Amino acid sequence: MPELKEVQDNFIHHWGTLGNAWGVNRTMTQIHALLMTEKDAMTTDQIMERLKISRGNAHSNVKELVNWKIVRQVIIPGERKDYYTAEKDTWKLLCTVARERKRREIEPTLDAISQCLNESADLIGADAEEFRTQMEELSKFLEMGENILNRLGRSEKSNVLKWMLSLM
Amino acid sequence: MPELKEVQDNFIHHWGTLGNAWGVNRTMTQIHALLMTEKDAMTTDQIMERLKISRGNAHSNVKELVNWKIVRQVIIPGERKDYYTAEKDTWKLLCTVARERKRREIEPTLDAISQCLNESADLIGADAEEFRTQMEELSKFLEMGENILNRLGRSEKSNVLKWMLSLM
DNA sequence: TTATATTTTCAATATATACTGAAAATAAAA
DNA sequence: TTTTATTTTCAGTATATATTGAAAATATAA
Repeated sequence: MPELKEVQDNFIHHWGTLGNAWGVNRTMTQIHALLMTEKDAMTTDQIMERLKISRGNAHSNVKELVNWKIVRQVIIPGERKDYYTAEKDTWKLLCTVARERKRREIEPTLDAISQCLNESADLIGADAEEFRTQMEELSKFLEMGENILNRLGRSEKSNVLKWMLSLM
Repeated sequence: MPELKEVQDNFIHHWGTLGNAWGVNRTMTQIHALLMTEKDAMTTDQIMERLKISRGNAHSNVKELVNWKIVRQVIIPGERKDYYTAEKDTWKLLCTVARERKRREIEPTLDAISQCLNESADLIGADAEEFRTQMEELSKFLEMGENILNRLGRSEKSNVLKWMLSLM
């Protein structure tokens, strides 16, 4: 029978691969997987030791996770070192990631599309027409996505579950 | 007033950046942006010329887009070269990407989590307990996501729009 | 069949990204 | 204050990923 550590390593590995496929640094996702499945908050040294990574690497990725608001610093009275722990509620994790991605990527893209629409507004010809149609369609679509993410982010988990059930 | 080409270049650039943030090769996303906003299907040579990229690069990324089922080959009678065009319906694009990502990334991750649950089933102690709880929560969550994606992928656009409106 | 057009492959190379480790900065204790 | 612990930075390096371009393979026409 495998030790807990080994099973956890397996999870960390797969979670890292998943994050990687979605454009997230592998180490960052692995630290997240570790903190998410670890009962207690951990120090940078413990993370370094456990994942066999350097201090700089551990440090910058923990900070990035904190930026993304899916890991938070925990103050432990009497301890000098900083401790970190991850959000364990999967629903909150999804909301946070959705909100951050919207802010960082969807909104700038919508701005760009909006600019493309403006700049192509007066161009004539079938090509320009086609281009504008596509921009409009994309714009409507992304705005709807934004809207839904906003609503989801503000909703309670239980309400969303109910709503999902209604869909099925 | 800018030329259509310039506006389109702007869009291609931003779409590339967005794709990059989501773990997709920049060239691949740019070819997609080009084909999506271009009225007619294009040859590899036209894509190379337009995006100033090499034949090998254009070739492999077009093939990858075809693999992802968001670009398709178009046969033009009397023409020897292969022509390619992108799905212009944003809804279908989303469904296709969601389906592919589910198949390629979510399913393997679910398998891994399932394995973690099995392997940790008999481990005792608070740590193991915590770990299992987390695995179960993640598993339930991803399965629900899968379920929703399946339903969305099978639904008609108009139905989904209605359903989204009901949410708002 | 041979000649020509087109696609595909892939070794070499370039580029982007991630990581290390040690030094500098900062914070806390003595 | 000085000493020690801890965090942060970042130049140098390593690694992963993307790209080129030319040669090989394949398909079509003559």
